[in-house]
Amino acid sequence: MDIKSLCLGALSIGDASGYEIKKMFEEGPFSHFYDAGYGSIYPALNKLLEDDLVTCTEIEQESRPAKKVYSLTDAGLTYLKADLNQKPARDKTRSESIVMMFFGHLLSSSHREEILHSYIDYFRDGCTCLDDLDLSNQPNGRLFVRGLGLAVYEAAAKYLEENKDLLLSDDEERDFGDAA
Amino acid sequence: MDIKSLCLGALSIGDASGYEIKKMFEEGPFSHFYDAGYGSIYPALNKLLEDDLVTCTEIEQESRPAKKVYSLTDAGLTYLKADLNQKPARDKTRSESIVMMFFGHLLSSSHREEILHSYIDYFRDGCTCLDDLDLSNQPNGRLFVRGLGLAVYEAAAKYLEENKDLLLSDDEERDFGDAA
DNA sequence: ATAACCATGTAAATGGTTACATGATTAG
DNA sequence: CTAATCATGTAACCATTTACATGGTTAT
Repeated sequence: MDIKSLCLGALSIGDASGYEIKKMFEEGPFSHFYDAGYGSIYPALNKLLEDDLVTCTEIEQESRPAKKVYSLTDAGLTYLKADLNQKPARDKTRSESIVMMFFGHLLSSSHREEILHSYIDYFRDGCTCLDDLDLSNQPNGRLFVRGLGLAVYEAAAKYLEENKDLLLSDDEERDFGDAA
Repeated sequence: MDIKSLCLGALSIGDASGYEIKKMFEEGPFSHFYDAGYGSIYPALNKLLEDDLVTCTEIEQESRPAKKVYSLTDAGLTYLKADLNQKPARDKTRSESIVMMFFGHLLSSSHREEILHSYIDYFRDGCTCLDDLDLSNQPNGRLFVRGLGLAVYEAAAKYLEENKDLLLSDDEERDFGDAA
């Protein structure tokens, strides 16, 4: 599964432009489990167009640049379903914030504090984003997944708040006898 | 921050071979926030060696293949600290399981159930892994990060268990008027 | 016997990020 | 007047994954 499939998925919700799809990853319903930038979305849409998995209509707008709105074709939906029914790969996570907290004793205390607070904000903002989604009259999967995101973000924010002293109390240059 | 830095971090805990570093990502203390395979670890170690950020000693073993044990140099530790004191990039997550649950109404109900249960197992196993880590007499950052991982995994497993009916009740071919 | 574990590595391919390129409109 | 939003795209670069290559030992 790659960004092409995620674009097909996005279009299964409704017709959209590349710009609009990007927002689904940034602050929309995909924000907590996948991400993609323009540099991968636009090429993906062009490949999908070549393969007739989507169609494209250029729409002129008043006082806005024209936009290209993409729609899923029958072949596109078939392809998407087939991909969705495969065995999922393991989750891939990569958190530099956590790496830094893990090696907190190698950080300046100001940096350590900065990391921690930004990370709390990150989870709080994520919760707001998910709360603001309008999922009325949508399939249960979407509600379920939003709920999972909220549960995880809330648990993370709560843990960080409640245990922050543990991290901040690490002495900067204490020797733990590692690498001995 | 890339795998080179994570290898330096791993070696700041203690001398290790590429094989042993891999285990730190797989089932060790890094498992819930970063991952790497042999194909990235071995080349990373060789680059670090070229740059004198690590040294290498080949150790013969009885009835085991010889292993190359790497150690952090002073330059390596300096490099690691500098990297750790940068501004962290945003978290990157990529979960195919969640994608599939999000589009649950496009899945066969057996696949939907399979995804859900495997995902619960994944979090349970993750908890076991983190519980089994021996972090006695280690810097607080490592305890703190393990605790965060546990909090998040437990919250995820709990949510999935308690709300599974919401996901499983999605009708396979119901029409939600999307893409209209 | 068979699978899992120990142990290292490379080459090719994939896939994604970053920087670049452009430009009008609107809100503060 | 400045920043943000709307809107699309490419090219070069980078990092990582996958498949390949090898082979002995230990536990079931």
